Amino acid sequence: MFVTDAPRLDRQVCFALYSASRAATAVYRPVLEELGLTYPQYLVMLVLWENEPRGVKDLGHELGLDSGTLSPLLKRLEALGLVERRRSGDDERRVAVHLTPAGKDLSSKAGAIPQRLADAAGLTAGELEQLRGTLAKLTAALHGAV
Amino acid sequence: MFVTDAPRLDRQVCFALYSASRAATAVYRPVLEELGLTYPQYLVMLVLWENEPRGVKDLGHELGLDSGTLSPLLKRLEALGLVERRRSGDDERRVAVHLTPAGKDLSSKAGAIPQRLADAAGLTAGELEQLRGTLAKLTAALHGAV
DNA sequence: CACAATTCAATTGTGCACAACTTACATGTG
DNA sequence: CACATGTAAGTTGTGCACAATTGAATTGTG
Repeated sequence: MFVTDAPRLDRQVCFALYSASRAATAVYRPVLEELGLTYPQYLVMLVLWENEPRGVKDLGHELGLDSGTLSPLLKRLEALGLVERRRSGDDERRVAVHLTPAGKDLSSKAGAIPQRLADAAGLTAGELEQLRGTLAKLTAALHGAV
Repeated sequence: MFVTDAPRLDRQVCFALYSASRAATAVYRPVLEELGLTYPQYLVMLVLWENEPRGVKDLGHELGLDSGTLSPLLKRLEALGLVERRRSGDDERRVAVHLTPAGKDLSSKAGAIPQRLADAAGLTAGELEQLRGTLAKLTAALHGAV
């Protein structure tokens, strides 16, 4: 009777996490399409809007992504005319990712996005805040659990 | 001053969700590697262990995935010898996904996995339960928000 | 019955994630 | 200085996600 020892899908926090994450990016998708961005590209732009230029390694540290993901993504952002990659003068290994004027301009159009998502979430501000806290705690614990 | 109107990355629930989801599958990865499965493949197996055979559409409904994702994934599970796909007799459009004996056997090895994840999560059972509930509510709201 | 509309699965194409590897550059040590 | 060690970014290969399209089978309607 192999069925009984199988864990139930609907009992799993990880599946809930996986589903919620995909549902959230699905809500982002049409909104970000107006900006011509994917969700990971939007995250990179968020980091750069806070502070630029940034190295690829630095971006990777903020987002938890490696160069295998970021290199082609940044190449696409560069093709869109939103960023520029320049080899650093004092350390030729480093690539500094700069915002172009168009990249900076996009920031203002992106301002309303989080509110649109919050509206779609169907949770109160308090619930959202608590959720964010729990998720942050969970992520930290999971990273430590390797 | 484009910086001021940019939403802060660390304030975003969606990023917390995205990070937590990736961190969770990262913890699953080495555990599932012992079974030769990826996380989405494991999810498909979970559904089949509950009840089989299932059509591709049916699996997609349980997991929120479409045939574009499932068709190649199922082909890989079939190559691993865990499932078998058979065109249904009474409706030639449908493909019934059956477990092989090896696929059924794998269920017992998978039994201990959720506990190993729970241990890594660093949250109490109560917190996990509440998190799962909030995520389910969030996912449902986001799906309705299209 | 004919045929339009629908349904199921597969395919194609794009863009992540991530492991493993490569290349170029920098730095520390003898 | 020579050379081992380390580091930054890029490349390659695999496997999801997902949009859009295709092809085959079924169902609905006149």
